[in-house]
Amino acid sequence: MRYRRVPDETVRRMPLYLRGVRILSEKGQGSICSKSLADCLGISAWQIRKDFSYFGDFGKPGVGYDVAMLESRINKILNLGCGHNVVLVGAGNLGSAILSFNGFRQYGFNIIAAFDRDAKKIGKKKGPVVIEDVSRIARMEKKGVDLGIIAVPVSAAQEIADALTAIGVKGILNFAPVRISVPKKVKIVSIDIAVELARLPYYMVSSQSQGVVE
Amino acid sequence: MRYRRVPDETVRRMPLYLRGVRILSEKGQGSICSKSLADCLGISAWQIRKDFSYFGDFGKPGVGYDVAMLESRINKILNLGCGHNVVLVGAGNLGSAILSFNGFRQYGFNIIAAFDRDAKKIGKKKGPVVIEDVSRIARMEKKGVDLGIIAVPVSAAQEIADALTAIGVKGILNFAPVRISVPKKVKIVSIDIAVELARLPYYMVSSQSQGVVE
DNA sequence: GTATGTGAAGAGGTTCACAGCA
DNA sequence: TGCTGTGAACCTCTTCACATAC
Repeated sequence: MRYRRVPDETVRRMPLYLRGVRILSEKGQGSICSKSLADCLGISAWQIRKDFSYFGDFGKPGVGYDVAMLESRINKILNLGCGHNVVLVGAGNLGSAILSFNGFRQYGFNIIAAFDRDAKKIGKKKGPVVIEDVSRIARMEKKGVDLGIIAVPVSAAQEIADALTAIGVKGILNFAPVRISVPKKVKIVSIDIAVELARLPYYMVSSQSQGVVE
Repeated sequence: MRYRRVPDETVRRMPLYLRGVRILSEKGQGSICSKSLADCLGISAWQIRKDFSYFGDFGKPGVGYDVAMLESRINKILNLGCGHNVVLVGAGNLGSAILSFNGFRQYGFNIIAAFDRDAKKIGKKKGPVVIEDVSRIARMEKKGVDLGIIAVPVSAAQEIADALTAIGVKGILNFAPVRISVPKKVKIVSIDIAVELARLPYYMVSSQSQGVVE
């Protein structure tokens, strides 16, 4: 095992492996091989072994991977498991859905506060929290908030990103369809739902998949 | 301009360019250069010109791109603009948010029906449609449905994907955190919100970004 | 025999440098 | 001069083949 930079694509796949390990774990398997994880996720077995190899030895040749060990190892690599406090900004349709979503818990995320600008929403309980006014984001500074989720309209996204950065958030999951600028130390992952949907029709026309022919 | 396969990454970025063109268009610019689009989206100008080059000549050297032409050109490449009928399955928190979301319209998508398994939801109007029982998906067969959105729990996702495939859907946007299998002619784009959030903590620990050192 | 871990080869994508046109 | 379009160089990531360990 030599020094080696971990590809971004590998980091992107690691949480997926965690998902797969848990699916196979629930089926009662104590040990799995790269092939079964590959089948479960639709990723090649080579790819999985290569990805794991960036972080050291995970399995036993001829046997496979111990499920419990694999899960805790990936959790540690991804810096999950210890638990992370998350705040959400924007309690509209999408924000409300996120507050009611319990899929974050299995990765150790706790949404500890939610904010909105709309006075009509302030004070209402949604999911695990009561909606507060956005002006109160600054009060979260000493609460150990690691991550923020932006689910506000485009026009407010940058301002909210600035407010989240100010309270020391290290990562932002952004649903607003706009580029937001933050200091380099803050990592942004953006999900633009409409843009994702918008690339599907391209593949409906087979001739286009080969581009231009002179 | 020679024959050339269009990279998947290019296709992924094309809808983003459309988003950028519209932002700049609203600012009243009739003509834009690759640099201004690059600044707007956080992508390099070279990358943009290269991506466009796969589809032929878009702009005028020394001048830039005509905004209206660029928009209609990208629309045509992506097979958007002509309008696509979409059905949504799963009217829970996320599904409801999607039904209330109007960001799809600017890409020419119309959600023409929504389905759920929960009897309590059937018959209720949400956004532009009335929720129907999932058993009625089959009736959409001759309605010209191009795309489907899956917002159901993991346990139902594959079954719904099969039902959508059966009515002739050509593409699926899947929010269920599970791999689903469909015929090759059906294109799937998956968004796993928890998995996206789960890779953020990795970047909070700077030492990990270099992997293992022997 | 079976499955991992990894150097090397091969694809795929990005960046560069510059030719060509307005 | 300014900006596009593109071959070539460069880099990253994926796939392969096989040595190694159980």
